[in-house]
This record gives sequence, C-alpha cells and structure tokens, in this order.
Amino acid sequence: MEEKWITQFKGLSRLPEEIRLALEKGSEIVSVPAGTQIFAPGQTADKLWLLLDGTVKVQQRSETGRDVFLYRVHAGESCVLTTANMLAFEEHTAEGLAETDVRAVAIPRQTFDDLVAKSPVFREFVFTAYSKRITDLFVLIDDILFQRMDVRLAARLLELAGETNVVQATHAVLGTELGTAREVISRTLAEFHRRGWIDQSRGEVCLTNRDGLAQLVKSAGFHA
Amino acid sequence: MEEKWITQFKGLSRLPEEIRLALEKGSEIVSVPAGTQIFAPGQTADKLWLLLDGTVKVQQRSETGRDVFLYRVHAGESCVLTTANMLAFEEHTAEGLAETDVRAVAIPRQTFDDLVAKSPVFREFVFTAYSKRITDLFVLIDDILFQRMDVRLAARLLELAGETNVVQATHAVLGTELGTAREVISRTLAEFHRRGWIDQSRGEVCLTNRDGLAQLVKSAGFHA
DNA sequence: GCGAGTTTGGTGACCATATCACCAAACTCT
DNA sequence: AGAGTTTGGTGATATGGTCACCAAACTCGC
Repeated sequence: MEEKWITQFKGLSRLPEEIRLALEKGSEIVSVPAGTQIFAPGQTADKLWLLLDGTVKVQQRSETGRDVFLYRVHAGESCVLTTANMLAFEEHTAEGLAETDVRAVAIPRQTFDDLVAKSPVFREFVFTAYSKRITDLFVLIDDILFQRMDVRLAARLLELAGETNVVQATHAVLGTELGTAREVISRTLAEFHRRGWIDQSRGEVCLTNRDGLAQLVKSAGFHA
Repeated sequence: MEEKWITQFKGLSRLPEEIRLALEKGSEIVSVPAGTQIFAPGQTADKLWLLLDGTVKVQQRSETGRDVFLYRVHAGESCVLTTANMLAFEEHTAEGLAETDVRAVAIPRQTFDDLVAKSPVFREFVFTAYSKRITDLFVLIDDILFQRMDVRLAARLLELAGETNVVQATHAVLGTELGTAREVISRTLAEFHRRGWIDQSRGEVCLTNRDGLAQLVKSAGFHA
C-alpha cells in the first residue's frame, strides 16, 4: 500500500499523526520513466519531490556548454533543490534527470509551506536536507581541488557498480560525473585495465578486481 | 538607532509589524573584532547571524590540512550555514572568520524557529538565503572546473580591491581563496606585473590598470 | 545484408596547473 | 646585529585538460 511511504523517510517518522495525515492528503504519488527531465533551468518547479524508488541525477549546464554532475538523489531522500525553484528565487541552472524509473511523493508548494509552518519535525527534516546538500557540495569541492583523478574515478566506479560489478556508462558520461574530459577517463580506465582491475566494452565497465580499486581509494584517504 | 536594522535586509522589509517586533525583541545585536572565529568545526552554533557591518569569510578545513575558501558573507546577508550547526546535523567542517570588525544581529534558535513557523515572509527570507548559497556553490564549482586560473585571480583581485585599488593579502591567502597553490599565484601575479596591470609589495597588491584585468575577465566570459 | 551517418573510444601533441624542493628577501623580536 | 619567521621566486617534474584526428562499433533506412 501507498499509505506507509512516510516510514521510508528517516526524518519524517516522528511526525505527529495530524501532520502526517495532512502530508498524505496534500501530496500525491507520481511515477516517471527513466530519462525524464524532472526539473530544468528556467522551468519553475511547484512541487517538492521525495524519492520512493530510483535515483535522480542533478547536474548543471555550464556556461561553456558542458554538463557538471552535482549530486545524486537516492530513494529516501528529498530533492530540496527544487524549493529554490519553488521560490522562483533565481534562474538557477541545475537540471534533474531520472536515471531510472522513478516513483516519488510530490508535495505541492501550498502543502509544503503549511507543513513548514505547522510542524517542527517537518521543519527539521527540510533544513537537514538543505544542510546535507550543502555539506555534500563542500566535500565535492574539496575532492575536485585535491583528489587525484584516478582515485576519484575508482571511487565512483565502485559506487556506481553497486553489487553488480558492472557500470553501464560511456566514457563521456563518466567524464561529466567527475567534471573532467572524456580523454582523461579513457586513459585512466586504460591504466586500470593494464593493472587488471577492470574489463571494458562499449558503454560498459566491468570490475574484475574491486580490491585493487578499493586499495587505491583507501591509500589516498578518500573519505567515502 | 539600532531599531531600524531590519530595513537593511531586503527580504525582511515586508515583515508584518507584529513579527518584526518579535524579531527585534527576540534577537540581540553583537559586535566582534576582526579575526574572530565566528563558527568552527565541531562547535555547535546556537544563533543565526544577520550581518549589519563587515564581512565574514567561510572556508573549509580540508582533510589534507589545506583551507578552501567557500564564500564570503557581506553586510545585508545572513549566515544561513550556521543553521546547519543549529540543527547539530553533522559535524560540518566549515569555519567562519570575521575579516573585519563585524556587527550583526544574532537570532537565537528559539526565536528563529518561532519566526519560521509564524511568518511566510521570514520563511521565504530563509529559504532564499539557502538557495542563494547553494547556487553560489554551483557557480564556484563551475569556475573551479572550467575557468583559467589567471581569469579567476584577476576577477578576485578586482573584487577584493573594491574602490581602493589595493588588496592586502599574501600570495598564500590568495591561494586558499582560489583553491590553488601559492606558487601559482606568485607566477600569475608576476605575469600581471609584466603586463603592467599591478605592482607588488610584501603582503599587498596594487592595481595600476584595472582595465587590463577587467579585459581579461571579460574576454573569458566570466559571469560576475 | 549494405552503406551512410552517428556514437563511442583511442592517441599524440601541447598547454595549464599542481607539486616538490629549495633559496632569498623582507620582516620580527630580542 | 643576529636568529628565527614569514613571504615570495624559481626550476624540475607530474598530472590533468584541450585539441585534432582517426578507427571501431553501433544505428537506421533501404
């Protein structure tokens, strides 16, 4: 049943019954297929999404025409950035893409505002989400400035592979994930292959030795 | 008189009288000298600061021991990041330093929460501040990835100089401002000097040809 | 299946930036 | 004046980004 979705969100489990009902009544569950553009530059969003299933990739269209990966929203997290759109604050240039089929709770602006006014727990949920995004961005900036590319790529491959040992992504996509050029990815992957850590085929990387990659990541003191 | 400070904050001028009074009564005006550490990693902040005078530099202590400049809070802006601390959300690793003598309104956690609950205008003020910080960080990431160092340095010098044509900062400080090494700053400044744009002395850069710098910045399509 | 067009990956040359190692000059303090 | 500290300069080297170009793998229409 759809009723119990609230339990998927850590910060919302403590919502009092009354607020909980208001949230359930004042929101709706939406589903979109993989590839959907969920929010986009210029386009004013009027709903806050809480992800139930799937992942959303948030990236920025740079002035130079290149895309920069910013962060990924997972199930159980909220897409607070859209509140920036909700406020119509500024043409912010980030876009959100459904990487998989996505199911989410969409909270309209009105409901959102009501809940923030009425519920301390909801307030904390929202501010925590904002803070987490900001601190994530701090970490991203730190990595971009100080971590070696090979370390960042190895970490990202492990993350993207999940349980499967296979990453479905072109070198170009991995390039935008890490904010670097395709060529750099190609060369680094070639090096990883030489070390026997991965196999490659078109549009796909297969991790054949996760320990090798993990070792590299660990030796650089990479945080996560 | 202190009473009218609210007019300095764009988003707060529309506050209804009642809320305005609650804000004035529930907050206090504080002053700290230049160099004061306003918030720090590990230390839980319990007040939200709205800057009346001076500037606050927010930077992160990287794991590698280096400092990374994140953003600067000016008079008329708020230090929303401290709300992350207020929520005790996570040991976030940013620190805030008073660059000049600073005067600010300090809003205690309790008052802050009350106002967010009661006032739509105050809510918008807070969320707008958050969104602005986040979009600023997006821009920062974009610059780090895609802008040349000389362009970024030129832009920063113009910004730091203000009206005065003089920037008081060592190469090392400029290095952390831009997330690069001191050597890179030294070489780039040497190049600027060769072009007749600046003069240098210990701990100080004097802009002798702002147009030259501005030209470089503009030719690279640098946003601000 | 064939062939044209598109997407993806590979590679060499070259430039920009980061890092390391060191030194010298300018300042501070006693 | 002399010792120690801070600041800035410089060459060598490694990493990463850009550009130009090619080849292989795929797509699609026929």
